Amino acid sequence: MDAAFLQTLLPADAGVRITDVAIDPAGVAVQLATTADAAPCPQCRSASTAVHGRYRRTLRDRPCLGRPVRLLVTARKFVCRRADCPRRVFCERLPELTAPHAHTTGELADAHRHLGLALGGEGGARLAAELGLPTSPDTILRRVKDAPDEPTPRPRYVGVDDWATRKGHSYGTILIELERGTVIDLLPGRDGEAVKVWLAANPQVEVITRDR
DNA sequence: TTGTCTTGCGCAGAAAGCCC
DNA sequence: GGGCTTTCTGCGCAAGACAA
Repeated sequence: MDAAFLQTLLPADAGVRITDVAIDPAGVAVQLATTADAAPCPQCRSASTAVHGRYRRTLRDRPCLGRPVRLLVTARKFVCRRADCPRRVFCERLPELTAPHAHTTGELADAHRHLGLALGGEGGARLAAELGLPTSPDTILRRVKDAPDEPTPRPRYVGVDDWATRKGHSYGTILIELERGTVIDLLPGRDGEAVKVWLAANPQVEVITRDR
């Protein structure tokens, strides 16, 4: 596969260039090198050009032509020159490519998150394996939980039901927004007192139904 | 009984610090 | 700047709980 062609598939501001591409029994291995002259210290944000050393990162990415893709990144460590910064040495970040400590690219993490939102943990993991981006149900669920919360409009139509944290022992009250079918709150107890307080704080509610 | 989610734990790899 | 060690974090496995 042509490295120059593959370079066009990377975001222009990814901060890396492809140095080699190889196909082996494990899939496609893409060698990457970082390109920035300086990197900001994650602690004090001051830029440093003092390279301390290099290290290798391996990132799993979305498959190419049905083959698993590994990004083998040669990243650098920098020295933070600020005397008042507690961080002495830091690794350069690749925010357009991946998160700190991550083992996968942001693209692959997004794909896993979408599968989790659509199918849940187990189902998402099964389809992910079929699509060539295998992972565990745990990781699918983590991706969904880590996703930023979208702002929700204040509910107008609400369903009220009870639910058990431990059957026969302790119960609570669950509130469902009927327009979107999503859980909006969990309240302690099921005697109606907590619901009364919640409704007082949400005067925009127009319709309440029993059960979900 | 089956399928799914939650929780806890351990391993592997990334990041940081230190020495030369 | 290289190499090693330590610490931190992501990820997967296993067990248990729960709902259908």
